Amino acid sequence: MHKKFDHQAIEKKWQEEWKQAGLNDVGVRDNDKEKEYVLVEWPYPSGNLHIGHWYAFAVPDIYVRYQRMQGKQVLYPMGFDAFGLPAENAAIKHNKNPREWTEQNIEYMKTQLASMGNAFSWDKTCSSTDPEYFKWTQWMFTKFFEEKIAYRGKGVVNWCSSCNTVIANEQVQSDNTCERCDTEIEKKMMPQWMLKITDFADDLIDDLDSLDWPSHIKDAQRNWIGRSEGALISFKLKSDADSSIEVFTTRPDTLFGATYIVLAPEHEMVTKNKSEIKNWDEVEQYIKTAAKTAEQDRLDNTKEKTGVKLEGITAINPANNEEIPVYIADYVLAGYGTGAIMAVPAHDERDFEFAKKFNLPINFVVTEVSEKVDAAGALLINKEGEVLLQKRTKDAPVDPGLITTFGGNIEEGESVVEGLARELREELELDIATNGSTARLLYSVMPKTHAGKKIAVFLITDVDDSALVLHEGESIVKLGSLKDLENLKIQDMSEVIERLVSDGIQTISSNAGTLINSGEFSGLDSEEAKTAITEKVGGKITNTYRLRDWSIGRQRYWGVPIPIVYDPEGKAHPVPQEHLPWTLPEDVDFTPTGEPPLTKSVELKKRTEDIFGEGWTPEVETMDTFVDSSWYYLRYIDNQNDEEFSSMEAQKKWLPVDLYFGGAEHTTMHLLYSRFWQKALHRLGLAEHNEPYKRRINRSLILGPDGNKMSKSKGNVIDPDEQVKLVGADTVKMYLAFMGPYGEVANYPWDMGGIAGLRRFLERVNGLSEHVVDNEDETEEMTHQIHKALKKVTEDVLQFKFNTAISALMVYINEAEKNGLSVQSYDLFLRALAPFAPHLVEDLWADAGRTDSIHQAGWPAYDLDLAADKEVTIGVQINGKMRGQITLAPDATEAEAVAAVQKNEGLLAKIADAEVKKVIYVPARILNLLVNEK
RNA sequence: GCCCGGGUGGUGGAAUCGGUAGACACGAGGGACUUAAAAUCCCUUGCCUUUUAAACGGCGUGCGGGUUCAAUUCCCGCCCCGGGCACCA
Repeated sequence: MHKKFDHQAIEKKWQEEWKQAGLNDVGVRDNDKEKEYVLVEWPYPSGNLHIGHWYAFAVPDIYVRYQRMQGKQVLYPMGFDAFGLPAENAAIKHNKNPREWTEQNIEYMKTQLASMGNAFSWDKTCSSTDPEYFKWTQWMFTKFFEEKIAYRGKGVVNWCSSCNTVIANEQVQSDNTCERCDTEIEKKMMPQWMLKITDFADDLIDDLDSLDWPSHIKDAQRNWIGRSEGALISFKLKSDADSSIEVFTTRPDTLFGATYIVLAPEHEMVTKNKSEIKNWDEVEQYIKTAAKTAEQDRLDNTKEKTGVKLEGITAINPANNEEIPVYIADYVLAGYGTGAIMAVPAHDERDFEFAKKFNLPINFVVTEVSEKVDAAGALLINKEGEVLLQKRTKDAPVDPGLITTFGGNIEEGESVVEGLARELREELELDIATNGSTARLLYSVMPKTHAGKKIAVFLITDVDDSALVLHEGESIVKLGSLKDLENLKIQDMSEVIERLVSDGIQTISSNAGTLINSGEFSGLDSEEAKTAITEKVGGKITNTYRLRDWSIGRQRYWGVPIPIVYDPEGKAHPVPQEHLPWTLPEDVDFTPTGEPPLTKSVELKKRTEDIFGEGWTPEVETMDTFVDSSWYYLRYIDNQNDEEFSSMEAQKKWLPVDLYFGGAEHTTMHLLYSRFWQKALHRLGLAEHNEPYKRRINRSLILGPDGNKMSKSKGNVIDPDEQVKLVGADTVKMYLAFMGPYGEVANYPWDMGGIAGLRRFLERVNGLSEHVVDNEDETEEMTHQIHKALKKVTEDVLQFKFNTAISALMVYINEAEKNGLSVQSYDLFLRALAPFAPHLVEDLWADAGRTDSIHQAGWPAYDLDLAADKEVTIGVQINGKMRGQITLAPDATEAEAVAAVQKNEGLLAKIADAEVKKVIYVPARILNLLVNEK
C-alpha cells in the first residue's frame, strides 16, 4: 500500500530542502555548461499573487527544469518592479511611506512565490526600488542626457487628471482614457523630459528581422512605429518669397495634382503670418474650436470635413508654378510629418472630401491601366450620385437602390470583360423591357473596395451611346459603347478621364499607376516619378514615423528621481555619479495636487544647494516606471556589481535573453522601450548586444470559470493560494499547463472539473509504484510505450506544447496501470514528470531509495528504435472512401498491404469481384484501392 | 478601411511537408463497491437513419465552390469572432 498524497507536507519538505541545498541558485556550479537565459516579466508587488502570475511563472518553470535536466546552466531570475502609483495611493490612504508598503508586499509575495516551488535563481534577484538598482537607472539617464538621447523637450502631453500626472502615448487607451484609471485624457502643453526613441525608429523596425519572435508581435511593433516612406517638399508663399511651407507626402508623384495646401490649425505658420491673413477673426475662431475639440472627435473620420481658407495667403506649386490656396483644417494633425500637407483631391479620399465641400479643383494625374480584369460585382450610379443598381441578381427586377448580387457568371469561352458586358446588357434590356428603365444616365464612381477586393465599376452615359469602364484590383480601364460591348478596346485612359471630367464626374483613386497631365513626367509610372519629381522640385526623400519620443517625466513621488539639477540660470545639469543614487527625500506630502510632490521637499532642495551651491534647484519629477523595467534583464546577470550596472563579462556570458515569456499587453510598450534602451546603451558602448531578447513568447490569459476576464466585481476570481492549499502546487501548475498550448493567442477559462482531473492523475502517479514489476518481467510493448512517451514529452516541451506532453504521460500511465512497468521504466517516468510535478516526483524518488535530487538526475534519454511502433493499423479506402483497416509493419511493402486485404474478409466482401485498377499505398498511412464499380 | 490571428463534439483541446478527424482531459449516461453518500474502479459517449442491441450505411472540422485516388490541411469566393493600427498625408 502506498502512502497518501499529502501535498502540503511534501511541498513544505522539499521547498525547504531545495532552499537549504541551494539547488536552484545559479552560482558557479554549472559554469562549464551551456547557458540558457529564461526571462519572465518581473511582477509589481501588489501584495497578492493572482492566477495570472502562476500562469506566467509556473508554466515556464517546466521548460526551465527540463533544460536544467538536459544539462544546461539555466538562469531563471525573479525580482520586483516596485515603483509606481498603487504604492503611492496606498501610502496616501494609510499615511505611510510607500517604501514601507512596498517592502512589506515584497516580503509577502516572496512567500507566495515560494509556494510555487519554481526553480527561480534567487541568487540573481533585483528590485527596481532598491537604491543599488535605481542608482544605475539614474546613471544611465545621465549618460543619455550627455549624449542628447534624453532631452528637455516641450510638447503636447497626455494629462490624466485623476493620476495627476503625464502619461505616455502608449499608456493612452483607444478611447482616449488612462490605462490605469480610465479617466479621460487631456492634452496639455508642458516642458517634458523625453527620450529620443524616434532616433532609433529605423533600427527598431529593421532589426526585428533578426529576432525569433512570433510574426504578429513584429507586425504590431512595425505598425506602432508606423514608418512611411515619402518626401519633404517646399511650397513657396506668394505673398512672401522668403517663406515657405514644407509638407510631407508619400505621393510626390502626384505633385502636379496638388491643388491646395492644408495646415494643421496649430501650425506655426498660421500665427506667424497673422498680419497677412485678411480673415484673421474667422481663422482664430476656427483654431480655438479645433483646440477644444477632443482628440477623439478629431479622429472620427466619418465626420464632415471642416476648415478655413487663409485669405491673403497663397502658395506656389513647385511642379507647375501654379498659385494655389492655403487652408487650415483639423483633419491635418500637427504632430505627424510637418503638420502640413499638399492636397491632391484626385488621388486621396480625404482631400477629395474636403475639395468637394470647398469646391476646389480636382486634377487627375495618375491612371491605372493593365491587361488584367477580374471583376466581382458592378455598380451603376446616375448623375445625381444615386445608386441605381448595385450587384444585383439576374432574376430580380431592377429596384433602384437595391443592393443585390450581380455579375460573376462568366460563361465558358468568354473573357471576364465579355461576360460582364453580356450580363450588363441583359440586365439593362430586361430592365428597359420590364420597367421602362430609369437607368438612362449611369455613372460610376467606385474607388471603394469590397471584402478586400476592388470591385468592377461600370460607367454608362446613356443607353444608346454608352461608355463602359471596368476597373479592378491594381488597375484596368476599358471603354466602349453599350452597343458594341463585345468589341471593347482598351483606349487611352486620359480620354476616359477627360470625358469624366467634362461630364462633371470624378473618379478618385489612391492607387499607383501611370502619370498623366504631369508635364515632362507624363507616361512615367508612380514609382519612377516619385524620385524624379522630388528631385526636380528640390525636395528630399525621407521617412516619417507615427512613433513619438518617449516622455518619461511623472509628477508623482514614488519613482526614480530624475537626476538633474538646475543652476541659478535654469540650465540643466546631470547629477554626477558620485552623488548617485540620487535618493527620494522623505519629507514629502504626496497628496496629489497636480504639483510634483518633490517640489515641496526642503530636504531635496537643501541637498541640492549643499552639493551644488546656492540657488541651484533640483528636478522634481520622477521617472515613468517603464524606465525601470527597460534594463532589469541586464541587472539580474550581475546583481552584486557595485562598480557597473552590468559588466561586459556578464553580458557576454548571459545575453541576449534566450527566451522571454510575457504578456501580450507589453507588445508595444515594455518590449519596444527595452529594445530601445538596449540599442541606446549599445550606441554608447555600454552594452555588448544590439537586441535584448532573442526569442519572445506571448502567453494567453486565464479567464474565470464563466469565461469572462477575472475581476472582483464579477466575482469570478480564482485565488491561487486557495487552490494550492486544496490540491497542491503541482496540480495547479500541471492544470495550467494542460489547458492548451502556451503562447497562443487564445484565452482559457478556468474549469473546476479540469483541475480535479489533474489531481486524479497525480494521485495515480502517487500509487504507480504498486504496479512496478522486475525489469525482466516488463512486456516488450510496455518498454516501447515508455520510450514513445519520453520521445513525445521531449519534443513537445521544446515547443511549449505542455498540454500534449502531459497527455503523453497520461496515455502511458493508463497502460502502465494495466500492464505493469519495470523498475527501470518507473525511474524514467518519474524523471520525465519531474519538471511538471517537481514536489511529488522528488518525494517518490526518495521513496524509491534515491538520495540525490531527481532534478539533478538528468533528463531521460529515449531509444529511437524502442520508441518506434512495431506495427501500425492503417485505414483502407476503396475508391477514396474509408472501408476498413489492416495492421501491418510500418515499413510493409505494397504487396504485403494488398495481401493483408486479401486476408480480411470484411474488406474482401466489399471489393467482391470488382477489378482493382490502381493501388495507392503510403506506408504507415493509407491504402487506397481504386476499383471498377460493378 | 488596412495589417495579423482564429472558427474542429456538450466543454478545453488533439491531429495539418494532404493520408483512419475527435488523442488526452472535463462533463454526461450506465454499472460495480457501500446501510448510504463521497472517493475509487469498469463500460458508453460527434450527429443521423434503422434496431432490443449491434452490424451496415449516410453525414460531419464556419459557409459555397475547386484541385486530388484522398482535403480540418492546398486554391478561389464569402460569413463570423479575436487582436493591432487608423483623417498618419
